[in-house]
Amino acid sequence: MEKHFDPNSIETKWYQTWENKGYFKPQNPDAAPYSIMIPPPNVTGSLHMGHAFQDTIMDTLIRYHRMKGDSTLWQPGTDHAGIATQMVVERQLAAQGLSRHDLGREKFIDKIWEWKEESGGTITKQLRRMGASPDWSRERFTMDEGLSEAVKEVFVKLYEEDLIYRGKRLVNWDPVLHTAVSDLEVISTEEQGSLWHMRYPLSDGSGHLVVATTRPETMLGDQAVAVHPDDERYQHLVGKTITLPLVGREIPIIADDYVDLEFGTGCVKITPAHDFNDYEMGKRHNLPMLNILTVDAAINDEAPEKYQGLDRFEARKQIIVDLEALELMEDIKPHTLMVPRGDRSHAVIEPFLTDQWYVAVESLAKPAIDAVKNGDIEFVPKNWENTYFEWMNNIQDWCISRQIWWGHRIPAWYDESGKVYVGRTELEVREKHQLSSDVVLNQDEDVLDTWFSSALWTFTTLDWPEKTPELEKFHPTSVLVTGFDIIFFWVARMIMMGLKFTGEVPFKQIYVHGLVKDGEGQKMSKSKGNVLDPIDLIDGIELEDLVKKRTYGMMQPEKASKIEKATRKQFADGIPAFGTDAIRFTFASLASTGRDIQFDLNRAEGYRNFCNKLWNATRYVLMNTEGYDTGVDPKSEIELSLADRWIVSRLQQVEADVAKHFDAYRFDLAANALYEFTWNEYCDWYLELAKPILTQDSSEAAKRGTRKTLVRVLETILRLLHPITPFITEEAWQAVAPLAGKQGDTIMLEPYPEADDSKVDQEAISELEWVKTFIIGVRKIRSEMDIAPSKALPVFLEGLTAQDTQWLNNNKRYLLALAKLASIEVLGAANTAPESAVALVGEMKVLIPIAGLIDKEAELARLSKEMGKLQNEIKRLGGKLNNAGFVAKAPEAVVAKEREKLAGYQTALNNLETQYEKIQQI
RNA sequence: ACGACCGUAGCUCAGUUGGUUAGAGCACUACCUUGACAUGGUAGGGGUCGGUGGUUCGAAUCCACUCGGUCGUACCA
Repeated sequence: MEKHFDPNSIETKWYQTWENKGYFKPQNPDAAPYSIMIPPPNVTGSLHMGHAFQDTIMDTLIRYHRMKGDSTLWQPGTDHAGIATQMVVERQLAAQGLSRHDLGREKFIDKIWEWKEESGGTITKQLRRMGASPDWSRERFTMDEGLSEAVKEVFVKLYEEDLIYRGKRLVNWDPVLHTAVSDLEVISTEEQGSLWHMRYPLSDGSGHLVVATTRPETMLGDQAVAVHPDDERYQHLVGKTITLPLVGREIPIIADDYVDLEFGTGCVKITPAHDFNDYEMGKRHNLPMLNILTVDAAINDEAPEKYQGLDRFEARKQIIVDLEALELMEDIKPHTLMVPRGDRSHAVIEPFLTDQWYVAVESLAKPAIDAVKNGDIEFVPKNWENTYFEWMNNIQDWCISRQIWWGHRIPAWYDESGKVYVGRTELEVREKHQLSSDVVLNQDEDVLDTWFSSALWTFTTLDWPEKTPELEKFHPTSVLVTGFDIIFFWVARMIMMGLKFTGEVPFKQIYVHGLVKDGEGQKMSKSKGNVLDPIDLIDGIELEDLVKKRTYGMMQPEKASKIEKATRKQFADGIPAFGTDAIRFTFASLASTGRDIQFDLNRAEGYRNFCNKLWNATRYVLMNTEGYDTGVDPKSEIELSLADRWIVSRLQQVEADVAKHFDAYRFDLAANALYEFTWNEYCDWYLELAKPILTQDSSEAAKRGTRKTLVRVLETILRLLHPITPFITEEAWQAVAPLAGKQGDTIMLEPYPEADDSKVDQEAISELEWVKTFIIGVRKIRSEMDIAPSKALPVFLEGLTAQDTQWLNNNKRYLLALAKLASIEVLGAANTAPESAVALVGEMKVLIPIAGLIDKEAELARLSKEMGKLQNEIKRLGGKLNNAGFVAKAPEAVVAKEREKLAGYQTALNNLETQYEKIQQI
């Protein structure tokens, strides 16, 4: 292996090999299936950090299960993302001074397909750089022919069951995009506005009413004034009429208990065609639905001529002026209100009366709720179930038609009288309804909501409605990995559609991860200019390029200079290249349950260092094993040292922990367990303990045993780490595996390590703990007494138990080497120790003669610090054990443990006290 | 307004049914270029676990209230 770890050079090499050899396809056809459908990214550009995080989690799960031997499928694909993608391409056209209407529908859609190819290409390239291992041969797009057929099939079936219907209703209308949007696509935020108090004169001239409104311009469409039936102020007026100012229409005063007596004046103007509540009231009272707006939200010709053609906000100004002139504006009060805006266009959404297609969701929602209630589908973490139920219990019919061009055209045709026919094709419609060829049919111009096709994703990607073997095998999928932000948009609808059309849940578990935020905890967004491209963390990026990238093609160019400044400050030196493995490890280590993650570059740096550490450890192992006998031949004689038996024991425990954590979706704990074992145990202790055996005069069997352990434990570590860090582990494994007696072509398809309890040697663990305590004790004195690390020290031992004596004899070479000792001498009863600093190993004292090495005061200070700690503990434990309640009520084992601890501390304290006095007397 | 989640070292985060002296990484201090690694080694400093009250022999952990933050849902024209 190369001396320096260079992620870039190994990543592309291995990815191509894996893909070319078909390792990503499901292996082991007879094994249990494991499948994940990728949440299809929108073809609106490129993947962001959220995707990278999500994809890391999925790939880790997929690689883990693939290695476990499951027949594993990761299904890739992308989403056409109707409105979002259409907007991207429209913006591109706008830059050339063109609109989609200049091109016409067909040409415009061709343009989007071109863009789809480009964006889709970027996305799949990014996924490859991330090391993702989906079965690329099965890649799908929501507007593929097959998926489009399935969409029609679903639409027709739902229509035939009366679960899809068409109706004129009030919808959320986006006046910029000229389309209806669903409730979910409307984001309401608090904005400052006013509450206008307007006088409406009674038609009989006996006075006036005052209505309060936040939207004066809608008065042009007013059909009534409503008061509460119990409102004594107005009761006598109910049934009378007022004459609508500026318009002259006579409209009734009605009573409805929807009206809040306390709010405003207690009189509400009712505009059934422009407000959802008024719409309901209008239906209750049979009021006319008068639409006064155009699709652009300008005033239409139902209004007095003066206002026609004015934008709604212009009209508002004019109406206010006109009412003031007529002295009908009684008051204007500042008022905060919730303003609904489109999540894509950010335009103020208008309730608008149009013909739209709807899915009647009530009957679909019931089984979907039950599936989660009865445990067929499980949310991880569980608390998201509340959110799910809350929405599902109040679910509204789903408006699925969109007045845009990019998407699945609604499979409905109209004849000249406007009669609608639904079918898979025009031909089918004609046959079914026996329409002769001279009947002119026009297909509905609208397309379906993007989420309609993504709701079918788990089974249409497996070629439903065809009954393919893949559908049979991989559906229901094992787990859905997704963000909480699309539980309603997507997850809930997949459950409803999955149950309806396959009779199965679409997935058994839903792993809900958090949002990726920047280092300051801010949500990453293009407009904030704090987005990071995962590829830039992998390859690194110069400051100038990063600035350019962040400020290019902004929707609000005025923000550019601010973003540039912030970027220059935060990344003064650009971003260094961390490599894919380090980035993946960072994501894994931050993937705690459900909480948002703040992406911290410092952590990425730490994990890059971890990769480097692993790289160098591998080089060291190879140095000591390549060309040597590593005990591959089962007949060769092997002698295992304490360190060998210890590291193998610890390895079993780590294997068990990692499996447990992966199975519980605790990637952070799995990553930490592996980090800690690899660095703190394997590198820091085991490699050091192996050195004396390999370099000193040991038996060939002992050396062989250590070489075998070195290489086999490393080989196992590589397999354990592979789901998280695929590249470095493959590169290292290729070199290490043969020395460990492994023959496979790739680590990807090797079995995932499993713990073997019979290999856990508790004795070895205890004994090695003793060795470590001994060594650490000496190192502490060395450091605190300022003794040069290079100076070999003589030590004397006192107060050895039989166990100490045995372990000492076993492990002298470790102690000498790792504590850098010149000699170890056990003091007999007759001998007295010279003046020494002391470290305690249980009851045994390790004495380091201080003559000429240490100063008295420093040692006294060190001892009193140690003694202070012990005294505190003894006091605390003494109090606890003197508490009658504790002794009486706590479990016996707990009490015994505390007693034991107290005794231990007491002995240690006594030893230190003796030592303290001795030193003092010098 | 309701609901969910969060608040632990300067920073980013662990802490599984209450029971070692509350842990890790980064940052910090000191010493060390020792033959895998200075992207390193060894040792060290640093937290009364947001606050108050309660339950308990025992609370970072359970309960109540409270403060602060994030998000979601529903909102009165």
